[in-house]
Amino acid sequence: MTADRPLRADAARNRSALLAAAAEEFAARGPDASVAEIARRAGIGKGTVFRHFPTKDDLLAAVVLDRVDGLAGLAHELMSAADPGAALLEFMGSAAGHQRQLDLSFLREAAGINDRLDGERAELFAAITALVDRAKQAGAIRADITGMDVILLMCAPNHVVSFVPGAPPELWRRYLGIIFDGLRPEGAHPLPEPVSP
Amino acid sequence: MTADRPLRADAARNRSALLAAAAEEFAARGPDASVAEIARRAGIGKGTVFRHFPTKDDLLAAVVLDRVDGLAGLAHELMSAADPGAALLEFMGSAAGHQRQLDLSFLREAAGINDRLDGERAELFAAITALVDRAKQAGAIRADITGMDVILLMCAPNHVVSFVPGAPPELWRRYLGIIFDGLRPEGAHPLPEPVSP
DNA sequence: AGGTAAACGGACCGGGCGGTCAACTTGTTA
DNA sequence: TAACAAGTTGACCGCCCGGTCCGTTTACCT
Repeated sequence: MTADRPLRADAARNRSALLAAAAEEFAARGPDASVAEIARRAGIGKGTVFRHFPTKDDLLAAVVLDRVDGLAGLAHELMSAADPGAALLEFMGSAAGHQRQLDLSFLREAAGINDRLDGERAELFAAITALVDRAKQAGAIRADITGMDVILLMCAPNHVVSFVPGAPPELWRRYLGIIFDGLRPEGAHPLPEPVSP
Repeated sequence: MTADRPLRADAARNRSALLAAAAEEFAARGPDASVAEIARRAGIGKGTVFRHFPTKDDLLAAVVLDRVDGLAGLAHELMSAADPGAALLEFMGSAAGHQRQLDLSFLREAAGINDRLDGERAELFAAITALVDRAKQAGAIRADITGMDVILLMCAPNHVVSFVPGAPPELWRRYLGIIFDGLRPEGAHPLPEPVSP
């Protein structure tokens, strides 16, 4: 559709600086980070931000899209790992830890904003479900866990750690360890009724 | 210090309506809920809100304080329960579930705003730690779990469920079940290095 | 009943937000 | 190198927020 002739050199430079600044700022302040502050951090004018992305939501969607793509790629790679349980744990660790950038709330905030993002997100969810099914078949996690369970739980460590102000940067690993132990079949207790859709 | 003669009847009525409305609105929209909307829900003018609480933060602190008091009372009660493990589980369930009102983020937002709240919060934390220690001594949970771990994890179910739009109201129980299984000694794997302070 | 202080409420204020625009600068191309 | 389109920018707009203020209403006391 769009002719999309190449960006001018300075525009391309500004665009990537903008995306980097936005990723940092959104990670630090959440989705409510101000466009003006992002522009300042990127060293460009506020107007330039809106030239590259017509709306703040579009900028957020672009940042989230990067992350979703990365996670989907990792999920596909890990499908051929030797140990399905370890693969799932590594995936959840990457979701939680990678520069502790982006938690599930971003996926919620960005839903419905951008059609392409919605598609990629569905693909990511499918890849996660496949990873979970493989781990279940290998007996690495209990049989009553669904893909949605993992999607919901995978960023909880990150969220939980965000409450302790001077937290060591790897503290999320502790809570991922605890939560993942809860997914294991060894000491599993029956779960109460409702199942996530 | 304050003479504190009794409130006029209408003022007392408005105050309790305000607190109820604020609790609902903060629960629904988070700490960013607008004062105007809270006032509308309570059926009073915006000016009246600021007559009862000089600042929006003070209103938030009052709402959080109610919740903290309730939880601290429950924690003390449960110290004499027969089964220490079940007592801890019940406590975490109450923290997560009780009209799924208030998660840890409120405790963070409200920190440093109100001296009394800070004190009550410290007391709540101490009570939780005692509950955790008793469960540890009974062998109901693994020995490497701290009070802070439970504080951080206890509202994760609530948070996690908030991402699924049409969630059944009791879905949080599922995730509390998973997380609590991760606290149990039965299938525990060693946890990675950093410990929460 | 009537006087009074307490309580009420909504217009109003300053500030910060997302987003727009027109004047200005700059990379590109022939 | 000249000319033009693409890109940049910061002042500006409307909106909503927390918080203030003062004219009005209302519960209480005697």
